[in-house]
Amino acid sequence: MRFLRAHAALTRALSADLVAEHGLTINDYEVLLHLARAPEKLLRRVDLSERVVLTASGITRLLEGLEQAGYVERAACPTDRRVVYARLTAAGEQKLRQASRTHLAGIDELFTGRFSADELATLSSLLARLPAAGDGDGQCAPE
Amino acid sequence: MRFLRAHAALTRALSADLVAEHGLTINDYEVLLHLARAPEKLLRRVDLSERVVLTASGITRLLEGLEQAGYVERAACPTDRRVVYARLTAAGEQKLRQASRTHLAGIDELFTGRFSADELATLSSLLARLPAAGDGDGQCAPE
DNA sequence: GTAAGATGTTTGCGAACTCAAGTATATCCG
DNA sequence: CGGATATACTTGAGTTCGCAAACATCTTAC
Repeated sequence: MRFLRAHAALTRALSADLVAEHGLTINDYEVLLHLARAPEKLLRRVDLSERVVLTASGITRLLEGLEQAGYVERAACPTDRRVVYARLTAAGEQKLRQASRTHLAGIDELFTGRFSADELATLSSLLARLPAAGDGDGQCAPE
Repeated sequence: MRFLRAHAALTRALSADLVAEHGLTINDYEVLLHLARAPEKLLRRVDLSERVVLTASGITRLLEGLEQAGYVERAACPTDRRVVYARLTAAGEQKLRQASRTHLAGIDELFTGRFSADELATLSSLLARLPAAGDGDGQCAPE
């Protein structure tokens, strides 16, 4: 119940920081982050949308922005011509590194810093049970 | 970290249920709920905005909708002519009761049902430390 | 009492999303 | 093969919200 409120406030605060200092939404940031972690630094839009909890169309529009900024680029999939990969560019990688400093600091201040290591572990394991995983790898051939 | 995702998914799911069955946003619902709990069933917009974690303008627009639907009505404050109270109507109260069934069921399914009473208590106390309280009472004279 | 500032609310504009519909491919089944 | 269905993505319309600016009203200080 108060859960909703807590999160809404956190998110907004973190996002505001990122926007102010780097011009990135929290969702932009997360997308860059997922791309950076993905093999070959590319992901299908569908997979991206699952991980960031956004609609397909939401991803399209979000990527529009990141593409214009030059942080990601489009790439075709050799085995399925329907898919349009999003690939992290060098510029995007650098941007992510810069932004991560701000973001991690923010997280620490608002979140991590308020709990002990034990509490964090507890919290994390409890939250992990909620319906919001983030699996799938996003290789080209879905088979 | 995964925290963000967890919540985003939860919120959307709960909100979707409410919208589908009662035409209420999760924010609409929360506003009605806070009004129902307030003495005299009325609150200033400012206070409302704090509790729901929305901007003043957000509240104005949200209330527009609830007013048109007849769930809340405007009321003047006798001691400060700047404030415009939002007061829960009988219709609003009834709507809230109906919606709460759906909503509580949803909460239970997605949230409460996944934890034991102990875990819930732990979780709640941890989350309570985050910057998102909800105090203030909202009487007319701020003094 | 009056100018200066604080507070409560609304409004114009724009950003970020969702939903529904449309297009292009893939896949499956007869 | 050929049509039905499913999947990946894009687009148009509409909603919800924040920010900044505009008002109106209180409050404070001189």
